[in-house]
Amino acid sequence: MAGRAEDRHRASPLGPDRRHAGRRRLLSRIVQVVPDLPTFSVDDGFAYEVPDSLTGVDLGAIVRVPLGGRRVRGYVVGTRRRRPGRPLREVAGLSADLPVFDRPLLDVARWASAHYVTPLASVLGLCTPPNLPRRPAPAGDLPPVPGVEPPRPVPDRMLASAGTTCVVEGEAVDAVVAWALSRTLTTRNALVVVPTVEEAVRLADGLRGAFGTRVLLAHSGMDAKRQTAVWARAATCRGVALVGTREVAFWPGGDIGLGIIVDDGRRPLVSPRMPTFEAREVMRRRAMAARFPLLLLGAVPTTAALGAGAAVHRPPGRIWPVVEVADRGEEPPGTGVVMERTRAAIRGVRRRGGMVFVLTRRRGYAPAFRCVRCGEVRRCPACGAAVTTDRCARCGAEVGACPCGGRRFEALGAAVGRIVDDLRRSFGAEVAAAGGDAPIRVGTERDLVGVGGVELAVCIDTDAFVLAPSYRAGEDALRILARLALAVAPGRGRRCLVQTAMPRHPAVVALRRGDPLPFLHAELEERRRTGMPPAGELLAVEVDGGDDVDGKLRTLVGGDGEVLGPATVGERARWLVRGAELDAVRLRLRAFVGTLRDAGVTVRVDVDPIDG
DNA sequence: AGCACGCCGACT
DNA sequence: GTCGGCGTGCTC
Repeated sequence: MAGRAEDRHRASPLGPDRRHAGRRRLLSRIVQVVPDLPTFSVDDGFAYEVPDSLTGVDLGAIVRVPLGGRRVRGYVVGTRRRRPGRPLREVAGLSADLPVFDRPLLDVARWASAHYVTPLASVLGLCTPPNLPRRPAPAGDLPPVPGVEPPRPVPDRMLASAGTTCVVEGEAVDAVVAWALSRTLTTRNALVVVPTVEEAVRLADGLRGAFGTRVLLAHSGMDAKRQTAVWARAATCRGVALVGTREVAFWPGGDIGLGIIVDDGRRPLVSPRMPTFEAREVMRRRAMAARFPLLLLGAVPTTAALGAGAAVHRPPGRIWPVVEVADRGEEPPGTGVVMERTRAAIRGVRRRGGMVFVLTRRRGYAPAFRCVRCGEVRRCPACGAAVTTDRCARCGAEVGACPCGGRRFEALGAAVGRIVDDLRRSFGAEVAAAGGDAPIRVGTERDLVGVGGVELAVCIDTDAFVLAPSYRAGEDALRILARLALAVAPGRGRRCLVQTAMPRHPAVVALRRGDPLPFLHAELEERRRTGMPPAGELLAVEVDGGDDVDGKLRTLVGGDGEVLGPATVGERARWLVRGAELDAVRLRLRAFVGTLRDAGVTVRVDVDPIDG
């Protein structure tokens, strides 16, 4: 970043006021403003003069400025003084009482803007609450900060200096958070990012027992007014912890002395729509820029964090309870999706009146069907998509008999519906899809949040997770299955059982051992060999039109990476770009994406896509 | 994003 | 000969 005038002021021992006291009248105050428009072309911002009557127009302020014959909202990204010269237009007004970012957060926003190929204004919008922030009424007295012991010995150095630590922790996540807050809130604030609303609410409620009104909760389910009030409280109070879902990763949050991400690696920590960002990466940059320690909690750390050089704290012993591996090879082929051994386990638990959760990868009935006569997967005759009913889910076409004439189809793989049907044959009305209140519930990863304290947890098709079409399938599978194991209440007779045809697969071996680290290190080695993240970088570009995008994209990437595609995803074309380091590609992509959007094309750039 | 300025078709 | 269509391009 270029040395700006205001930085030199700050460095001056006299300070800006003394330094300019004598020529104040001669110098006008100028601010650089980025209009709140979602386009790359205003990223550098425009200079405006601040009228003497306006106060509070400082870094991070939201202002109204004249632009191209109208007034727009904008963000102050720099301030300076200058001699009168070419007349500038004036800032029309101050829109908010509070600044929405400071210098370190602006630096992180600039990084995110480049990294996620997103206009700067869109990123600055993420620092801003849904409504314009007003200075809150003075807070009442905060309760004293209690001393909280860690669940087991934890090295103090994790909180002593700026830096990222992966805390490999299964069941005592909340206790680690409470301990870290007790060390921080006496002087500074903490920002705690949690995957889902439900977990944020649960964690905040638990922490309030010890920290009372020092715990602030914000999530996307709250109305705009309350989110804004919490945003303002966190920005202005000292000694508070802000617990929230991924969007709080960009909130200023006051004087932050600690960052925490709960269950790093879970999908909801990456925003699905533009601007896409990863809560962990944003928090890592913030921790470096503002020099605070960052803890990444979870039973299975991410290769992304390990590859970025995060420290690791691993308590002794197993990270999750014992997992039984049911080898499909033990039972004759032709056994249904639910093995006899699994059925027996469910029967045993039900005899004692226990609760069972059955995990599978997909909703619906089955991922695909196959013609009983010829063995071919059933496809839509119009668009070629695999179909699971008589109407194509992608294009709506009627799907009749198999091209070979066959009219009977069998399910391939197992989604929720098929497993419910299958288990009902043995257990009748005791079985339901997750959400129902039956004692045997069948659900997906999404339903795992609500599962806790079951007597038996089952994974029907471990291989579907392990072999998912993503370079991260192994670590993601281990993360999900460790969560499944942690959903089992501790105690005799409680168990987690996973069905697999690959009992020797490294992810399954790690699952059985209760230790993710050897697996993750082998995984990192493999990524180095294949050039996949975190050893290399991956970008997806998705487009719904445009002229010779393929050729232009290949020219643009040049020797900096390899272009795969295009694949057709619905109405869109999608490319993958892979390279050791894609910053230069991102920069060129910015201009290209801008041109395409100006031409009315919808463009999505997905950094480190999940299906890569 | 909007609001200009632009260069082509139907009206007073 | 002017009013207005909305296709590119710029906005301190």
